[in-house]
Amino acid sequence: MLKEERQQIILEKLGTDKKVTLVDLGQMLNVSYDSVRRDIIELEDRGLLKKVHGGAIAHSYLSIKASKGLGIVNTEFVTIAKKALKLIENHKIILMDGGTTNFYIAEQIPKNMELTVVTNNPHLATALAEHPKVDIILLGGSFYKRYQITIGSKTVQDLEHIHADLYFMGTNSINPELGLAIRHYEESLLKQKMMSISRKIVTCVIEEKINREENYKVCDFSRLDYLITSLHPSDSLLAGFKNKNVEIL
Amino acid sequence: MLKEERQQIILEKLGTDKKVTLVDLGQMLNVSYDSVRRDIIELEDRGLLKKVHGGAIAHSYLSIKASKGLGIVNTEFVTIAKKALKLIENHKIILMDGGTTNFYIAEQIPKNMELTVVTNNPHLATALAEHPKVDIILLGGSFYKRYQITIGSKTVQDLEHIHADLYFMGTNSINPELGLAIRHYEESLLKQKMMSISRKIVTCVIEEKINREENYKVCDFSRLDYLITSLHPSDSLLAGFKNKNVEIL
DNA sequence: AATTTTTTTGCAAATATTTGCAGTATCAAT
DNA sequence: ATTGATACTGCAAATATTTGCAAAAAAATT
Repeated sequence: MLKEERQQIILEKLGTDKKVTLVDLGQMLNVSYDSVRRDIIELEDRGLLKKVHGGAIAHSYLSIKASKGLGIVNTEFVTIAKKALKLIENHKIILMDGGTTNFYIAEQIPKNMELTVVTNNPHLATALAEHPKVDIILLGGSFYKRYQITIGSKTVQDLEHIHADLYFMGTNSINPELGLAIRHYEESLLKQKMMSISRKIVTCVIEEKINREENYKVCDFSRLDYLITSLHPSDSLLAGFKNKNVEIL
Repeated sequence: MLKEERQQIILEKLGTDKKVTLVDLGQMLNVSYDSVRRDIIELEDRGLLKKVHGGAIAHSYLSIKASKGLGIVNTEFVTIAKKALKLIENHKIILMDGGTTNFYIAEQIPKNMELTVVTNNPHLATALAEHPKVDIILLGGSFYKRYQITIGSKTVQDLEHIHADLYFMGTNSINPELGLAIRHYEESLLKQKMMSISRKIVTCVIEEKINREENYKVCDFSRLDYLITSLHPSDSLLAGFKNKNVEIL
């Protein structure tokens, strides 16, 4: 069996199941665990999926685009996007970085809204190309293939002369004590810069990211202005996040 | 058995199976492994399939862009890309702007090449994500939806500190008297900046753009270092482009 | 028809890629 | 803290690729 064939099958399976485990794939494809693992790494480097412990999950942008056509909707995203859109007002400057949730929200912005969206995520830029009244500023820099965003000092520098009204910050984890943290050092610095040039900061997280821990801290929880989840604000999972400075939506 | 006959069979098998292995083909066609491999190489040169380690896969199988963008593989692009790749050397800094031709060339860069590619075309950046050894610098700026590139003074400014070895300049028209010209004013200024920071300039044009006229001049023809078309350099269509400064490939 | 030229083919040595394994490190869940 | 599962590293074997070369086949020329 050809390597490319295998990888194609992995992507197809991922398309239907949304997640795969390395052990299953190894048995299914009749190759060693290691080969599958190496395939997954390659595919992740191309930005086609996201590697997780024990397997892989469908990659953000691609799967959203694909699932849209199939009529499959993730209700968690829908709930979050609805709440998020309430914060977006005409003629504002919106800053959005990478991440599935932000991508989904951007797609849900009404077509007649007049906005400027600043982003380091090329996929988000092309998705917003269908919004005629949205001006898009794409931040330059080194293109980080895994997360499909631009990062680095150039990206930080690009932000120097921008002042945003609202920053939609993506995050990998949010935790009452440890704050917000992600997996990539350089990106955490970029997020800090993005925070510093934004009037208000909002982060939208899906349930599984709540109370997780990641390596590189971006900021304390109290630094946020809004927290959006798919849960009701009074949900017990959010109990630790009560803070007079942060509005939970 | 004739070579053409064999190749026809290979394509048919590829049409049904979407993939073939060299060993299978060798047995099936009763010729040596080497002959089959040479067939595969020829077919790849004609853009009819994609060669991979151990065999070949149908072209559309891999590339989504082929189905949405370029449609059926255009041999003109294949010819141009082959010539273009001769100019690309390891460890060089390549500057590429928008346009279908550049996109196609980028996709054809060998997977093991070590390069830095600077571009204002996000699609090109994501396409190059499949090249593990290619560093990608994405230029920031205003995202121009129609051409799906970044333009504007920010993009020009980003180029200030970059010096490229080779600039693949896309163009809408090339004309012996009028030079190279495109349809968008701001973009023409950007191209002039790109020229100024590049050691060598090459433009790759498909036949239909030769001798056309467009509104915004980028530069004189003699400003180029190389001109690449799908035609033979001595073709009569290129008669007006004889110039001792410009090498026609 | 014979001869030259060109193309095609198969082979072998050198090089490169892919794969599975074993040992070790790390993770995550009790 | 322990433990079973998962991940990473380096290595060696198997497999593929590239290149140049010479024999064979086909095409073109005399």
